[in-house]
This record gives sequence, C-alpha cells and structure tokens, in this order.
Amino acid sequence: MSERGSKIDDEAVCSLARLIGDPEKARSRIEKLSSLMERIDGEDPDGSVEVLKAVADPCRLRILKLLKEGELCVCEIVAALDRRQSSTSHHLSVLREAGLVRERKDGKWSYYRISDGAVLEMLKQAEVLKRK
Amino acid sequence: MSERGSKIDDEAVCSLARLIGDPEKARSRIEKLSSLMERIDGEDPDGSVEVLKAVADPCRLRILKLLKEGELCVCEIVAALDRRQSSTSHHLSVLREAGLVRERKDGKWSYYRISDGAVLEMLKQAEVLKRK
DNA sequence: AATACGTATTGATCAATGTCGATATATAAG
DNA sequence: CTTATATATCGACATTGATCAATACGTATT
Repeated sequence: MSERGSKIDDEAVCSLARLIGDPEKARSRIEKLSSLMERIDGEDPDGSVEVLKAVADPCRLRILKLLKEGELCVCEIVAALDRRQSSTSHHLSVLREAGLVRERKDGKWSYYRISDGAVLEMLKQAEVLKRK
Repeated sequence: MSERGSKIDDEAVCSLARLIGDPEKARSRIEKLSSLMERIDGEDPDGSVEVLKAVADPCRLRILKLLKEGELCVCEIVAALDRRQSSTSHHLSVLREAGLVRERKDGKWSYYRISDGAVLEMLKQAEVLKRK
C-alpha cells in the first residue's frame, strides 16, 4: 500500500481522531465506515439512483400520478400535461428505461401503465416526508 | 373563455378523437383527464419533488445508506465519502432542507441522522424496483 | 405505392446542479 | 484576545438534463 490508495480524506480523519480522543479507536472507526461504504458501493452500481432520478422530475411525477388511474394512451398524456409531444415522449422513455412504467403497443398507438405497486409505495413515502 | 386558456395540446386532442372515434366521448375524456391533472397539480406544489430530488443523487444516497447505521458526525461522513468537505456539506444541507435528515449540534461538531422511517421505506421500494 | 398519422429520436439551446478552492462563521482552547 | 478547528457558504466552472422544432420511423388507410 503506497500513496493513499484508499479514498479517505486526511483532514476528516484528523478531525475524527480529535473528536474521539484515542487515535487508535479513531482509526478503527474509520476502517469500519470505509468497509461499510465499499459494501454499499459494491451492491448498488447506480441501480436505485436511476430509479430515483426517474421520479425526481415534476413532469414525470405528474405522469405517474396520472397513471394511477390506469393505462393511458400517449396522446392522452400529452393532452393532459401541457408539454410538447417530443418532451412527453422523452419523459416516458426515461420512466420506461428505469422500469417504472411498461409500454403496450397496439397499431399506431402506445399505451403506458405503472409497472409495479412499488412505484406507488415509493411515491406514498415521499408524500409522507413532504409534510415535514 | 377565449384563446385557449386551457393547457390542452390540440394535436393530441385530435389524435385522441380519432382513437376513440366519437368526438364527444373524446372531449369528455379530455375534460376528465384535465381536471384530474389540475387536482394533482393543486395538491402537490413541488413538495414531494423536492424530497425525491434530494435522494436522487449518488452521493446523497450513499450518505443516507451510511446513516442507516445511526447518527454520524460530519467528519465521519466526509472521511467515508471521498468528496471534499464543502461538497459533502452541500449535500447534507440539501438532505436537511428536504427533511430527510436532522442535525444535532454539539460544540464544534455536528451530527446527522435519518429523520424518519419513511426515508428507509422509500429507499427500500427503489431497491425493489432497481432489479427489473 | 402514396399519404396520413402516432410516436420516437435528433440537435441546439438554456437552466439547473455538482464540484472545487477559497473564504466565512462559530466554537473551543491556550 | 489570539489561534486552531469543525462546518457552512460563496464564486467559478463543467456537466447534466429539460425543452423545443424538426425530422425520422413505423403503421394504417386509400
């Protein structure tokens, strides 16, 4: 091990050492947090970030709330949203690629619906948190 | 009512009329969706969007997952994250203002913790969705 | 085949946001 | 009161992402 291969910020380590008092305890605390961080990074290679980014947009949130009612045709969504068709289509593709909605094609028409109850549950928790 | 005060896209309305066949039914369908949209917009003035934007960032997601372990000092978070102190501080303020974490001050030190079980529940649902 | 139409994609533009270095603020210690 | 230190904020810069107009693609209709 040479030249700080680890990802640990030196100043922060010093601060922590002063906070804890015992440098040895501080060191082991850092070790513990670092390995925890590595574990976290390992198990989630941007998976849930993509999901969360997909919902974290006013327009897409409105689409999802519309789709609570059930399956809708793209032209219905465009009509309700007050966004251009190309913009709406873009948002739908983001939602689709994140796995939050599913598409069904029927001739020229495309229909979208919410893919899983977990989507609604996730939104519900966000609603709970917004009032705080 | 003059000059299209409503937010309805004309082309989309035409498409829908063709899809449904009966122009009158199409009209009432649009009316229904529009009023639904208005209701949705009325009840959520960007509240849950702020919450969702706060979690929809890799760095902030890592912070929240760290905090599952319990309360942590800022310097511990900085040490674990591999981001500059100023950057980490910024992310903590975003999380704090969205109500996802709470701060406790003790002298020079600040400690952060997850504010509510709903945060973890929300992340859990995102985890469920990421595997699809 | 030719046309019309629903939806997707592209390219340009502009606003929002993450990052960093530097500095400010607040608290503790000497 | 001066210095050290923990965290926050600021200003500049780069990147990301939403939007629009225009165009492409695929399907149905004639």
